[in-house]
Amino acid sequence: MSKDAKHTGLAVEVSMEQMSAFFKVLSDKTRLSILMELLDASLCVMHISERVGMSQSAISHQLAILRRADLVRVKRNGKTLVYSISDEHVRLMLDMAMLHINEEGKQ
Amino acid sequence: MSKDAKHTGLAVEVSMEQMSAFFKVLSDKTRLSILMELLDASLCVMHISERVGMSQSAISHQLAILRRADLVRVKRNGKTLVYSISDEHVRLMLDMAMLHINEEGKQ
DNA sequence: TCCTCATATGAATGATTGTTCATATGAATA
DNA sequence: TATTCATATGAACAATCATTCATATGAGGA
Repeated sequence: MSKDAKHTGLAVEVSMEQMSAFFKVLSDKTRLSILMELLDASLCVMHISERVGMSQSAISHQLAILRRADLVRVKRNGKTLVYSISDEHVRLMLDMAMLHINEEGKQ
Repeated sequence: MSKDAKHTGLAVEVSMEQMSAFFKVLSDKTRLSILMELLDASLCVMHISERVGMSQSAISHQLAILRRADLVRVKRNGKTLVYSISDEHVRLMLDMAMLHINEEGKQ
């Protein structure tokens, strides 16, 4: 079962399954914190771990999920793996969410 | 702990808690199906239930969650309660997600 | 080549959440 | 006002998922 974006005229075919999976990735505080840090700068796992304030293991598990969802990319730099945001949709997505939350309850 | 959208220059202050809660609402297949139906037209609970193919109770539970998140609005019409999308962010959000999913794996 | 250090991964557990079933609520209309 | 019908709600259960702990992996530098 799938639905296209008839409203915007976009010729996009996407399943409900894929969409919920995508939003599920964005629905975790730890993963959001990671993304927020990566919006500012590319970082290695250790640094993300420090900034977000969670264990290396926890961060690594979550980065794997972000990778699978194509929200972050990895690049090796010497001994460390440097993670970065993979595309602009993420940024827009987060801003859109912030806008919505900010307007909740108004009017 | 909160973060503002320094990247877009938006003066929005939102907590990680609020953001994850928002995306969590969008991360369920049933709720997404409901929203998709409501993008086409305002509907009463019974009709949503029929179209989505789930029990009245299940739909009602999910509508309550969508209401609390300010994603849908209710209006009484005689004996029935008519639900509709509450604002344009939802539409944009869904389109953005579809775009991202559609571009996954490319390049 | 061997060791080391950064990162990944597997299993286990506690917490969260969606659905069902049963029932309550309450506005509309007869 | 009494009844009915649409919708909401509570409790219970199964399933999903994030974190921890322990350990594996494997590229880099000596």
